[in-house]
Amino acid sequence: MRILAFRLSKLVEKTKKKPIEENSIFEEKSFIAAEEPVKRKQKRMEQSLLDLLDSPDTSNLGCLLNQLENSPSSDSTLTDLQVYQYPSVDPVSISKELQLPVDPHHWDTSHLLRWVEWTLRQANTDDGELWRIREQLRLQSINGDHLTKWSAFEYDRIFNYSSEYLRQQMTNWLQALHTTDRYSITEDFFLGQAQPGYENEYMNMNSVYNDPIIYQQPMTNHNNMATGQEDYVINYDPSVNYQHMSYTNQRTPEYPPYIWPLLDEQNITIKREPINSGSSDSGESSSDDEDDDFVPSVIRTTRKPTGTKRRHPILYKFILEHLNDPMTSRGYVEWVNKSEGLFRFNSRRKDKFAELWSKAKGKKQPMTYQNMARALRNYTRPNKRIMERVPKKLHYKFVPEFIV
DNA sequence: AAAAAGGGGAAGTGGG
DNA sequence: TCCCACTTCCCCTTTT
Repeated sequence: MRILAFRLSKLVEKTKKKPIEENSIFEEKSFIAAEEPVKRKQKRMEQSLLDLLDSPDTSNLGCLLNQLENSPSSDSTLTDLQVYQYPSVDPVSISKELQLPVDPHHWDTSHLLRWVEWTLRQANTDDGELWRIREQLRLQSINGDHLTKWSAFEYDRIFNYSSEYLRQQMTNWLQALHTTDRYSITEDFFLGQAQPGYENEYMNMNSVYNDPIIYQQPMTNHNNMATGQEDYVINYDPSVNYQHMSYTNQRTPEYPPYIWPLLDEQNITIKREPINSGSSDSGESSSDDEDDDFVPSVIRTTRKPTGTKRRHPILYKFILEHLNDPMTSRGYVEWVNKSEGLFRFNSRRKDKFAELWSKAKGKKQPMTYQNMARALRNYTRPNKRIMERVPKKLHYKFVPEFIV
């Protein structure tokens, strides 16, 4: 999925530069109307690429990529989709090569520039884009510490089309650091904190990733969805309609407790298994699994659906769940100021979030942000008093009683 | 100036 | 049958 992400982001970059070709793989998508302004076409194309990425049904893309992987360069209309692999990250050797502290928390702007340029050059990013990013970083005096704490929102804002890739590479870097034998790194290069203290680095972060407990599987155990191999087993009771289950922030204890600021739910593969059945069974119905991406991971827990059951998902609670759990938020919503109840939607992903919501409600038709926003506006009505109006785009605010 | 987002009335929907 | 919590549609206003 991450490879897909990168390939697509490269495609998006290309569409920025050259006019849309007749022969492109998007030809059959009817969204390119002849009279549409070019800029708008590109926007829509970009959005549809984001959608493709998030789509629970990646068969379109999967087919394309399978073709490419099995018979490279056989189809001339698909030449844009070259097979990119995320370069593997070895912080120790890269930091030596680039003369950077191995810990990104210690990077100043020039260190950061060096890393960004090097990383993007690895990805064949063109000079124009590099120049733009360089200026952005300099103007806003951004350092490595920022990059370790930023959410997808901030990455999007600064890096635009390269954000997804850079964020992933930073995650990989930090992850590699985390699994590196600390004794093989000199003190100069590494924070070298004692095991429990290391967590404190991330506890006071002013971002959506400020949750003290985030569970993530180790990088080395990542398996490809396509291979059918999965890592962690989450108990799943097939007799339960999870759609109507209470959402909960309860986390599954069998996940190793990693403290990690940058993470992407897409990295996590989940296996369903009936409760009380010890053995994992490979003969699962595949149709059942296709919706996996759309079931918030918060409800895929071992908790049995007993006790307080909510029959229908409630919009503001659904939002709160996402706000409070970066595992599921995936850059759709984030707190701007949690103590004030202020939060915002990601403008590039707001419709996707609305779609997630409609999925949680069990609707067949995906919802638009506009419709969801209408529902949100109802919350500000005097007889509701769940939210207050905020005179800023994509921003909303819970009244104090509703901040969890 | 144009596009994106905000806003809200009003009618509709589906479960309880 | 009514109520609730949206959902859909539509059209106007404000912001960027």
